[in-house]
Amino acid sequence: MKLSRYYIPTLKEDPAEAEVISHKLLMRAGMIRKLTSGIYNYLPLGLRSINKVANIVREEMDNAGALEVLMPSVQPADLWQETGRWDYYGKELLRFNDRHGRDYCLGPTHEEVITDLVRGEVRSYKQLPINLYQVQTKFRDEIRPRFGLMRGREFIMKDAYSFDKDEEGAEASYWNMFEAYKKAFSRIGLRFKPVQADSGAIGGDFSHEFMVLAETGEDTIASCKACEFAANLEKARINEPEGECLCDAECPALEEVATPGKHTVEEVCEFLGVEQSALVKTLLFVVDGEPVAALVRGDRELNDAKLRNLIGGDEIDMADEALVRELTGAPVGFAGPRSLKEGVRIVADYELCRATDWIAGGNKADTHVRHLSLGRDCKIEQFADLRVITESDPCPECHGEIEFTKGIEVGHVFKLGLKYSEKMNATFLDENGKEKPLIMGCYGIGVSRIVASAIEQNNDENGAIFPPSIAPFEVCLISLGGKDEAVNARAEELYAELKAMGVDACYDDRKERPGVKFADADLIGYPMQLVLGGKGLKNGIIEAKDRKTGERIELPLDSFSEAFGQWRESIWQAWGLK
RNA sequence: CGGGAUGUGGCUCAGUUUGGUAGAGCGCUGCGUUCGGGACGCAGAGAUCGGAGGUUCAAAUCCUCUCAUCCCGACCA
Repeated sequence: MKLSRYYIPTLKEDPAEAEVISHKLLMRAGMIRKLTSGIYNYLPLGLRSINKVANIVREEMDNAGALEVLMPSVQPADLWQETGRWDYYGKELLRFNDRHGRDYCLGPTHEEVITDLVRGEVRSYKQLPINLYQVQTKFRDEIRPRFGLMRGREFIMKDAYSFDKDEEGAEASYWNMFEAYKKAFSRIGLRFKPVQADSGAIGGDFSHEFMVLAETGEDTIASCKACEFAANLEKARINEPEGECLCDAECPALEEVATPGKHTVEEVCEFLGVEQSALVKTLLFVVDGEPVAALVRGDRELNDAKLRNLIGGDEIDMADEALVRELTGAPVGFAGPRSLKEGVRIVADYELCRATDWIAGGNKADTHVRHLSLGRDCKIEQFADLRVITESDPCPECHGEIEFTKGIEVGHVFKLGLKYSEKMNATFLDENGKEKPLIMGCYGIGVSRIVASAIEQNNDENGAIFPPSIAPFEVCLISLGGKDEAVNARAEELYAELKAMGVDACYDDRKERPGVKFADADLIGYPMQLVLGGKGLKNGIIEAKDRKTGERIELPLDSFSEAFGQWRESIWQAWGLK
């Protein structure tokens, strides 16, 4: 591609609206432009990168035996009503009506559509397993879109759905996708890590997220320094601590203490002169409409995903002020496990049964209690793993040391089980002629988000640095000829040679000064630059620059193809590719 | 939805406090010089100051309403 005929509107300054580096650089490199909040135009350069990611993903999906389809982005409400998600999905689902007043939505995901498609076609176990995927534009009306392509409302996603006849098959399909994802992300050239994830409201037995490791990631990963364990913070489990239960151990008589106006853990501890770990923190939630009290130690953080899973609910909300008053008889800040309103389920973190003589809220304004014994004074329904893991907790697999890192979620694999097939009556006949629901799995990759995360992971003060596999162009050939037609003519030949070699190259033949071409090439982040100038031509050499290391070497013009081929090979290898 | 901020040429911003002829840099067009790390000179084009209403002799500037965008929080297969 000759850049004199191409469209790359680069910007010298950071756009005011961009906060994170990938957003700034995607804008500045002329790869995207915003249409409206969370919705972007993909310009020629940006689209090339997206397509490269999508094609690698396609190849790995095809290799894994999945079949590409393309489903509509407009979906009828009745399918969503069948699964109950029309009500459950909430405002993130963009809904609208057609001219007849019928309800539709813009697809944020395609479980309903794919299940509907398959139930009409797949009737026999002989047709199973089957895995269908698509690369498509999704729409989720995020409350707060931000960070450019990182969290847009409209975005490009690859989503795959597997259908199996039995558990064994479903599990095989799951791990098949898991392996395909590892291959795809490796080929894309990202530093990533698969981590255990909470399967959330979608249910299912297990789930992994694929995280691109980057400082600016929105997710926190807890991983073990000693073994392979890695999990999303909300999933990372904590084993029941050693030692015996001390709930019924001896404890002085309960007494009330006045704590006027002290409603945070910090205030109460300071006021009473005790450590935060001496307190029981009582948090009130509503899980699927039912009030639940969750207890963790004062210095700990409750993990609401764990609570939701323990209770077995779909939806979990903090109790509002009015409900807190109703359940505790006190304003917010004085809730305690003793003397809560009848019927409130009380669950507690494991840690709390390994000690006694607690301080807790008194369920009375400006009052706490001390010498609280959970066994004697409270009705705890269950002790369980409820708190958020910390870096000082041991690894749940091997007791090794845990460390936190930041990541960007670019892929997610789920075992769905029967959730959709049962509700939508998607069945097949097994070997015995018996009707059974299909066992499903779903597998997503955020294609447009990958382009952003590649930049988050690879950039410097001059711009982006793309892995060669997904760069908009693998190499940029820059002619510094100006009016020197001999240089331009030679550059033209080299460009033809590159094309003949099957190299994905662009040729900067613009009538621009050298500095402009260098700056643009660095900004856009082509992993390789080739620079031909007058002196070089005279000496029979062309300069080759590795964008990642900044290293420049000279390649001989008379054996250019061979020399370039070797250099290119070394660049790909340095990226851990090929 | 709650809190905060911002809307002025294509982009980044000044001007708003104290009402009085709409500015700069970058980008763009033309001519000339220049040409290995975002050149220089000259000449130009381009803005009803987010929108509506109001106050005033006079509004980018003051008032009311509204829309949009961004940040923090809640949300998020």
